[in-house]
Order: sequence, then C-alpha cells, then structure tokens
Amino acid sequence: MKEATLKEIAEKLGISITTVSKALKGYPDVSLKTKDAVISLAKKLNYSPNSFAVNLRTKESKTIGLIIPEIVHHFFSNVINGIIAEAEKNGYLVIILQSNESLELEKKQVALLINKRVDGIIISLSNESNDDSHLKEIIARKIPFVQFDKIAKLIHSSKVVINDQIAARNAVQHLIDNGYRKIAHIRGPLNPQNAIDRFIGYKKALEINNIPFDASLVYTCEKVTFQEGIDFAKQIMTDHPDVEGIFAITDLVAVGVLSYFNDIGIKIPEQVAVIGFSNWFMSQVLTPKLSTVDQPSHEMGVASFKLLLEEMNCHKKEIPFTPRTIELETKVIARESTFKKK
Amino acid sequence: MKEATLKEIAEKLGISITTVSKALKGYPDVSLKTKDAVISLAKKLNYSPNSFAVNLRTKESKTIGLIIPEIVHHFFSNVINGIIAEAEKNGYLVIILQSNESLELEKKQVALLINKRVDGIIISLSNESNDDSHLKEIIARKIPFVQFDKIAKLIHSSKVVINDQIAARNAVQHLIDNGYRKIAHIRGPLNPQNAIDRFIGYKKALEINNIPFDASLVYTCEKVTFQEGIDFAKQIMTDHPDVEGIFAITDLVAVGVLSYFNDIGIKIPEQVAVIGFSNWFMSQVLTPKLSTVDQPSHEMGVASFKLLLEEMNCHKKEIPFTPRTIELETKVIARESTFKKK
DNA sequence: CGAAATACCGAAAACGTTTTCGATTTGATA
DNA sequence: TATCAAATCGAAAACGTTTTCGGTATTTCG
Repeated sequence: MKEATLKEIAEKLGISITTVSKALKGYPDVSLKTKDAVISLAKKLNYSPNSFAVNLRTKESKTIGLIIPEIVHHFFSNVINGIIAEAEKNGYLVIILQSNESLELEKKQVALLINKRVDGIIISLSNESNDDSHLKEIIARKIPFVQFDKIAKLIHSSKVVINDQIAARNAVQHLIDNGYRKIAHIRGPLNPQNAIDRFIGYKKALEINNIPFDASLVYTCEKVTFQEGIDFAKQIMTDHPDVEGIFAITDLVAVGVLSYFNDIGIKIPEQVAVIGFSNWFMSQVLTPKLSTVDQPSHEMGVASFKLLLEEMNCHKKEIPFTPRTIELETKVIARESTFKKK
Repeated sequence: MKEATLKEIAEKLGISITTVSKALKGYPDVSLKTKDAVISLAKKLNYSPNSFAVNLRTKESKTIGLIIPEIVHHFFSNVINGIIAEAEKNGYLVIILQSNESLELEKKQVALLINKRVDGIIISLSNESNDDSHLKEIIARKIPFVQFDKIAKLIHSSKVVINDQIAARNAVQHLIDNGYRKIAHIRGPLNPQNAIDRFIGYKKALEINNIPFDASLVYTCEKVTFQEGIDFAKQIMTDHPDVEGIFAITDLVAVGVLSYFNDIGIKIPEQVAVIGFSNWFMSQVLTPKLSTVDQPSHEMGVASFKLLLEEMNCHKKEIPFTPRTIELETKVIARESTFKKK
C-alpha cells in the first residue's frame, strides 16, 4: 500500500516510463490504445505525480510565500483571504508567515522563503523595517516580488497600495467639514511609509483650511494598540481639554479612544469627534458607530496576487517584466462619531 | 549568477560531491581541513541546499497544511497565529487554505494537500461537513492528522477541543445565577459537533435548574453571521416579548443581537441579558460590554501543532502513534450585558 | 616490522519526474 | 517495390541531494 509511481505503471503495462508520462500529460505521440490503458491503470492505482520530483524537475513548486506583520487584524486577515482565494484559483498555494512587527523575524522569514524556493513572495513590512537588505536580496535573486500596504518606496518591485496622503486628508477634511477644527492626530510609528503619509495628509488638510499646524496635537504610537488609544485619549484631554476632533491612524486605536471616552463620560461627537482608518468590522457596531476610511483589503490581496502571477509567468518564460504599482480607491465612511456639529 | 550546488563546490575544491555534502552536514568522516575549506567556500558562494532535491530525497518537506472555514474570524485567526508560531519554532512552514464553510471546497483542498505531500494536516471542519470520506483518506494514507474545534467525532485522529457542553452549560448557568430564567438560544447549524454540544449544554443547564425546555425559544443559524443576530433578535422579541436572556452560539451573533437592541432602544441587560461565546476582542469594547465564554484560541493552535509534531516524528521513525484528544479549559467572562438582575 | 585499527574519501545508487532525441514501425505514395 | 512521411515508442540525461558501502592511506600497537 505505497504510492504509485510512473515506474510501477510502466512495469505493469510492459511499456516505458517515458510513454506513461507522456500518456498522462497528453503528449501527441502516444497511441490511443496505450493512452487509455495508462490512464485507466493510473486511476485504478490512485496515481498522483510525486510533487517533490516534479518540483525538482520543473524548478517550481506552485507555492508562494506571504509575510505580514500580524494575522489577528481585520485588515490583514482580509488581505490574506483575497490572496489565498486568488492563488488557489490559479493553482497556487500560500505559505503564511507572521513577522510580529519585528524586522529581525522578517529577515529570517525572507531567508526561509528563499531557501524553500517559493515561486514568489508577497510582503507587507513590519513597523520596524528601516533596512532594505533582505528585500534587495529578493530582487537580486530575481524572485517575483510584490509589496503591499506597508512598503519600501525605494525598492523597485510591484506594489499595491492606497493613497494614504489623500485618504488621510479626506478623513481630516471630513472632520473639518462637519465643524471640528482643533484636531489631534494619533499617528503610527515613525518608520512605516503609510504612517508618514497619513501624517502628511493630516497636515495638508489643516493647511488647505488655514488651520495652523500644532505639533503638540500629534501623538505617536509605538505599537498601534487598543491600549495606546486609551492612553493617548487620556493624554489628549489633559494636554488639550478643548480638542474638538481626533484622527487616529487605525480603527483599533480609535476604538481605544472611544472606549476611554465612553468610560469617563465624554460625549462623542458632541464634545470630541473621532475618526479611524481601515473600516474594521467592529467599527460599525460600536456605540457610537465609528466613522472611518474604507480600505479595500480583500481587493488589495487579489491585486497583489495578480501582479505576482504576472511576474511569475514572465519569469518562467524568461521574458522581462516591469514592476507596476496599483493604487486602490478609499472612501470616507461617515458614521455617528463625526456627526455634524450644531 | 545562478544557485550554487554541491557539485560546483566539489569541482572548485577538487573533491567529491559526497565529501562536500558530508562536510556541510557534519559527518564525522571528513578531515578538519577539507571541512573548513568546504564550509568557507559554501558561505562565499552563498550556498543553500536545494530544498526540492532535499524533499525528494528525504521524502519530507517540513511543511504542513491547515484548512479552516474562515480566516477573517477572531477565533480562527488566533488559532492560525498559534499554529504558525509553534510550527516555525520547530522548523515547519504552514500552507493555509480556507474552505469557506463549503464541504466541496474542503474535500478539494484535502486532495490538494495530499498531492502536495505535506508532512501533516490540521483541520477545522466546515459547517457543511457531514461526510467523512476525505478525512478517512488522510488516515488511510497514514498522513499525520489533527482536528480542532469543529471535529468529526468518529474519525480516529488526534483532536484539540474545548468541552462545549460544559462551557455552554456554564454560560447559561451564569444567566440563571444572575436572575434570568426565560432564556432563548440562538444556536449554530445542525451539522457541526460544537453547535450540537452547545445546544445540549443549554438544555442541561435548564434541566438542572428545573426550567422547562421550550423548543420555540431555540433559533438556528444557517451561516452564523452578524445579520442573523439582528434578524433573530427581532424575531425573538416578536415571538417572546417576555424573554429575559439570550445565549448566542458565538460573539458575532451576539453582537448582532446587541446592535439591534441598541438601535431600537431595548435596554441590556435590564430588559434582556445577552451572553455570547468565544471572547472576541470586539466584545469588550461594545456598549454594553458583552459577557461571553473565553476560548483559548491561541493555545488551541499551539496544542494542535504540538500533537501533529508528535505524530510526524513517530511517522518518520516508523514507530506507532496513538491519537490523543486534548481538552482545553474555558471560562465565563462576566461583563455588563449580564449584570445581576435587581 | 607486520597487522590491525582508524581516518578519510569517493563511486554509485536512489528519490520520481520531464523532455530531448533518436529508433523503430506502420502506412502511404510514387 | 522502393521511398518517404507519419506515428509510436524508449533510452538516457538531467534536476541536486543523501547515504551506503567499500577502498585507500595513515596511524597505532604488540
């Protein structure tokens, strides 16, 4: 009761391994008679090609690697969803690794994937990542490679992103349009490009509306957690009791803010309006319902894999591929936490 | 600029492939001098063994497959987290597939993983799964195999579960202890073992407290969604305006209930108390904060991989392995949505 | 010094597939 | 009938590694 091989089938049928292989793969130079015999015996023996041998021979494994900072995250789990769905549709499997926002781990994992000889790599960088060497290694090895969301701008690879500057600007503009002018920003860490861009978007919105920028209204998350939302909300109310609105780098932090305000009885949005980012599922069931910026996470996953697939196909046929960047649309979702000021 | 191989190193050093291989793998029968030469050249050439060839030769890929019904799910993404963390720690990578609660997909994916010759498989069944043939196939092929959470009781494999009956009984007992006696249950679909067990637990709790069971108080989800929570909440209030408590199969559904009650102004828990299941992150930030049953999701992942690893090690050494079942502890998390009745 | 033990090395098979290229057979055509 | 094309098949190399087994060369010891 062991695995059937081409050799076994060949011997039982008294023909060569070559012919069996060709019959199963639909080569034209095998007679209908032997072809039928091979196919039926293969089915009977429950034959399936040994993928280890196929990998070795064809030098591809139909497997890609995916590195993300954090799986338990509404945004990322949605992206994963999009990637593995699209991958499976195209006959690829996905190995998932989690960097836990650690650059060191991220580097190890890139090395791991290179060693495993995956056909391609998709990555969203950790917050710590301010070093490109591991990404350059991927490029140097000519491994098809796509970055999404948290990217290294200077690495010449395909990318799938949103326009964080404009998205953030729109979020802040929404607050301003609804009558809130003294707006604090709880920003992300200093490294990630998207935290930087959202911060720039925040400043631009102020500028456009002739609101002077006040650096003391900007608070910087280290870990981007729920707890930081709570802590900064408290801090903000101490530093700026007259604050009118808060724009948080992501919904998780905004929820922390909401949670704190609810607990101590600060009315949202009457006293302070709050807007988040990413449109986590949770945001629509809170009290008050949280305004946010919708980020097409599933589509980002799908687009990322499609780009990677293009590059993998070129790579296989040895035709050159020029990396592309896809920018997906976002939109402000207005809910209760930013209702128009009376 | 292609990949270095043993052959290349051997030729450059004027020795045999065998010796190079042995030097790199620390065999005792190679002199220190040649060993050093090999190792330093290997490092210089950035050599790493071709895993395709290693897989073929050793018949293992250090890769396992994981099939779950739904990634975008607080419980499952936490389990994934536990599994890939533990796997990586032990030198294994994880291919993740999502069955989307479809039996058909689940079967295809099992076949896929078998074909890929993964070293082991971990699975949580889809709600549709009432057919065992694909699982029997795994067993028949002697592939190390662990089921968790949503399991097929009759399949003889290792399992990681909670005691759903007792956990559900405790949840309902908590409601009763706090003064709620007319309790509705929004249960899961008919197939999954854990939905069945939680329903049994619900009935047992009533029985213990001499509360007659009323089948009209039981509502059955098809898809176990937020929307179903909303719909059933509405239905329950129509059918049983005097209901005092609701026990929902999972937090997502409970949140739907909460959301509906909040919207139409039904006070929780004053008019109706609500308890969920699984302790999603979201449940602690709602208004009111949702009582629930904590399920150690991360630990389930870790335990699942550990069991699988044990079996994989036995499998490799061809020593027999007896499947085990690990039952993890749960506990009721009392929050605002079930405060003691006055 | 001779024999036995030890240290070091390499040939070769094996894993199972894919694919090239040539060989043989068959049938058709002139 | 001789020739040529088409149809059908198989030998063999190749992918890169691991491991067994035997062969030298060197050392050790009586």
